[in-house]
Amino acid sequence: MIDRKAFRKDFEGMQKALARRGEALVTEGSAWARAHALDVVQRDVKAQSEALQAERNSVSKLIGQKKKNGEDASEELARMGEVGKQSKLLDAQAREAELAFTDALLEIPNMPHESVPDGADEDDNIEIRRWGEPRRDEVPAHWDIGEALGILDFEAGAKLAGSRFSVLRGAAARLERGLMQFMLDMHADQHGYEEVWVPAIANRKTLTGTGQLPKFEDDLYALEGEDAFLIPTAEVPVTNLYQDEILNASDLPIRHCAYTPCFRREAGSAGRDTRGMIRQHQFDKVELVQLVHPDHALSGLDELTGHAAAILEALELPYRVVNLCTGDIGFSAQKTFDLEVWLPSQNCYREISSCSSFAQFQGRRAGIRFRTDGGKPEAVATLNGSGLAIGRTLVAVLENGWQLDEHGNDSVVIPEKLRPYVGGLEKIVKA
RNA sequence: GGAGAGAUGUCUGAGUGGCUGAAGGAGCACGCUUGGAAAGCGUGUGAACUCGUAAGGGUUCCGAGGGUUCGAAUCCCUCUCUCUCCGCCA
Repeated sequence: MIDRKAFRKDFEGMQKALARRGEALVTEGSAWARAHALDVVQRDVKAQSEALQAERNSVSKLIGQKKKNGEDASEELARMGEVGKQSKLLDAQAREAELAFTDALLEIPNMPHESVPDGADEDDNIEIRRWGEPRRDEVPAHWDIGEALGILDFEAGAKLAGSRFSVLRGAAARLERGLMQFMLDMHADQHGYEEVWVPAIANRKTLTGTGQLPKFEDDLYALEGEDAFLIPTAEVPVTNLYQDEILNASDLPIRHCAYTPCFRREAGSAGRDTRGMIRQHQFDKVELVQLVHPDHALSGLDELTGHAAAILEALELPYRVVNLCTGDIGFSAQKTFDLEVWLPSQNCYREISSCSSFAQFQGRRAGIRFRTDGGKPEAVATLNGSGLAIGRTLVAVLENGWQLDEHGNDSVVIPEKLRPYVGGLEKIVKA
């Protein structure tokens, strides 16, 4: 959520920043414009209501005193009957106004940081650096490799659940599990993240805290008969671990890594990546989450991005880092670096991790605050990033490690550092 | 799923209609004391919104929502969650 005081004080500045995401966000009818109009109304009604309540409170006190002293309070009582009714009415109005105002605020996206490049979509993202030497030879798509080796079964996934689900068999299943352990170990043991294991279901408040709701309900799987949803990312439960808490400044930074399955309806992605494991309704991911002092949001983001990249380097997978442009960063993000891994079959880099700073946007929504000594509580800054998406990592391992042996048989060489996690397996061959 | 008990501030815990934003204790901060620390003593210590340049003021908040009342932490209703017992179950 945007800072409501800043919204008043620096209206022009914020509007300018927001417009960098797209003019439509600040024009008439936008949540921004709505909030602007409602703010004045909201405060006005509140002031009226509070004045009346103040009167009611003081006279009520007087009545109490008079009664105690055995004096006659019938005059006050008569007057207060009316004031009480009035006050109740006004109070309802004030609450409604406040609610409408916060509803509008909740739909306003975060302001992009000035270091976020201008742009309309992913074509305007800016490459920051590359690592590794991409292989340029012909490599079959992972679904062909997987089927040739008998380890990826998309038909079974479709039969069991529908499109965009898959079944892993044998070495692929083992690889999925091994990757998860490998990533968690590295973050927990080398990068200083405390591992947590959290529910894969979250309620409405929790999803509002990180920004998925109220705007993106269609992207979530809702549970019937409950006001709860399957999580689209571990960011949601892990960040909200500290929902409505006031931390000590000395507690920061807080770093957590977590594995969870992730569930996404992919409502707006019809026709994209329909084959293979790139875009699934259910996928596994190891997530990194940090709660930091607002002054350290961007330095923390650099560091966190490095932690995610370290996994790719350990797996010898070529990648690049991309600074997302204003048109491509997510709703809650202040700034985002994507890690894109080389997929030789597609001859391009594909997103495998998205690392974002949210500044205090989520901290304000979720009520995650910290206090320095006796000072006023202040919203924490939050960061998170995939470290990494496991399914996509599996795809990258299959394609980048693919080879044909002298007899023309497919096989996949497992990156050395991963081998201890898959029972010492060095090479996947057809079973 | 059935029966019962409960939900109060950072924690613990009192409070059954006005004097309660909330006793007592712990914790924390500051001061005194000390060579230093501990103990002891003293003082202070919730949040959100809002008015104000500020000093300072107002409103709301005792799980959530509604109701009764001039007035609700306290009475009534609904819901959520926690605990205990029973049932069921990985």
